[in-house]
Amino acid sequence: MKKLPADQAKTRAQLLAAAAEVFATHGFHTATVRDICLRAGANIAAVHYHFGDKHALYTEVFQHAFQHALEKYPPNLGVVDGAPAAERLAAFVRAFLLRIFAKGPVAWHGKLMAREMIEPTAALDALVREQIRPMAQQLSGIVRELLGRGANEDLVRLCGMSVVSQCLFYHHCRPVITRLYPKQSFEESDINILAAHITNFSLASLRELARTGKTKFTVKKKSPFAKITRR
Amino acid sequence: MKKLPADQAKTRAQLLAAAAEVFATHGFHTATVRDICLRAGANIAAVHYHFGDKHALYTEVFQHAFQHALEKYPPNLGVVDGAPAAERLAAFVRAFLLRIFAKGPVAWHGKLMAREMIEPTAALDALVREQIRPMAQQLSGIVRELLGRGANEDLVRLCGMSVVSQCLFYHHCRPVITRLYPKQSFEESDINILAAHITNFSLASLRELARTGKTKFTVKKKSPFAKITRR
DNA sequence: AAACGATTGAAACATGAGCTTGAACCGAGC
DNA sequence: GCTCGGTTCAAGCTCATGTTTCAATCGTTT
Repeated sequence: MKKLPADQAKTRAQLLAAAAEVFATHGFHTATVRDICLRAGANIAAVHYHFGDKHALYTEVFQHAFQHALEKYPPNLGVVDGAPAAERLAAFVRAFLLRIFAKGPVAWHGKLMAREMIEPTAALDALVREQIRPMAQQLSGIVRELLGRGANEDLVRLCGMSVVSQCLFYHHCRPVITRLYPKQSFEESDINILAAHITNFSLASLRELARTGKTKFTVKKKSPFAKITRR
Repeated sequence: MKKLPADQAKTRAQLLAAAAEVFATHGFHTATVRDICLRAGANIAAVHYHFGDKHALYTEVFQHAFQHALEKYPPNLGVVDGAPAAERLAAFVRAFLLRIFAKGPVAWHGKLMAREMIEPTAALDALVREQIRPMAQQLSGIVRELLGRGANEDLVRLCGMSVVSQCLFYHHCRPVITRLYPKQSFEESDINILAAHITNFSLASLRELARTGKTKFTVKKKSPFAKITRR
């Protein structure tokens, strides 16, 4: 390294930032290296020099973006582990929504993720292993506590997904929602309303399942018309 | 039309079918006209001749695919309007899941839709207006009935989305789910299990909300930390 | 001050894409 | 039988893109 390390880091960082935006906006294939370099104020050859090729650049961008978003809006949002499960659920939901509806650089991770859902790359495996699985286990812990002791693990898993699904929906289906309900916007005040609804809806369900004792389900796979049946 | 109309229709139909598959698999930009024509057994020029250009072909494919899927799995799945709301909800959920997890040609509409969520085209406006809005109203009717008289319309809308979100999640996040829970598969028996869970979870919530009288919510938008508050 | 080596720059290369072209084909009608 | 017009075909055109090349640059080291 002969030149100032700061200079090298600068070009690299600018490329990463520009690439995140361009990849998030246009997708991997439609994004052009020329566009990225133009925005980064770098030469076309810089991508090859610093990252090897376009795909290697994408991989770094994807991992970097997700990690950055998780740091800004951690899944517990400052609520301590000892807090009541309902509070921890509310924090989890609100953090999730704030994260995927963030503006600026933080927003890119959601768009990159959405594209990754359609065409997964090798980068997704590492992300699930290192970032998503811990979040899933954290949520499972909250749900398990709300369903009460003896709740079946399959049910815990399914209910966790029911919670997350509601959060992701507003992001994933935003084009349909805005066409269906033009009044719906996604400012922070709207996010708080959505978070409150999702928390309420989920808590109501978990409490009712716990109250009526429907927490010990078995998944029967073999029966032709399999249903979740009470044990 | 000098040649047999059947011949013209044949090339057109084969192009549409091939294009649906290729667009669903690769996305609009990555899909190539050459690939589509090869699969359709047609010449490259056929797309220009029959549809004008690549994008016009896509538009026709998208509308055609969604309509076809809705015909195969109608939202009521044969359950009559007079049936109990819980039954109608179960049918709606199961039809939704069967539709988006169908195999073969019916599956393409789900993938096209997922791509449309990331990069909406003009075709989406018409689809929401003509196909999705009626489904949303049908679901709202079911939810309204389950929440009981006097339920706030905002709450009905939000709960409807909570139901749909759970269905879409397994499709949209499949890459993460299969990495997180490798045992999860999506055969018809699995779909029935998921449908049963989503129905149970949603019914439990709607009943609890109705039971505890939390059905008259007002959405306060102005307050800095807006929440859904009981009236 | 000169040489070095990491970095950047401008241009070109190779490839693949959508689209166009003009001829060939082929059934139908005079 | 011959023309006509809708349809198909092979080839090529034009352009954008990822990648490569090699010289220029500039701080550092000797």
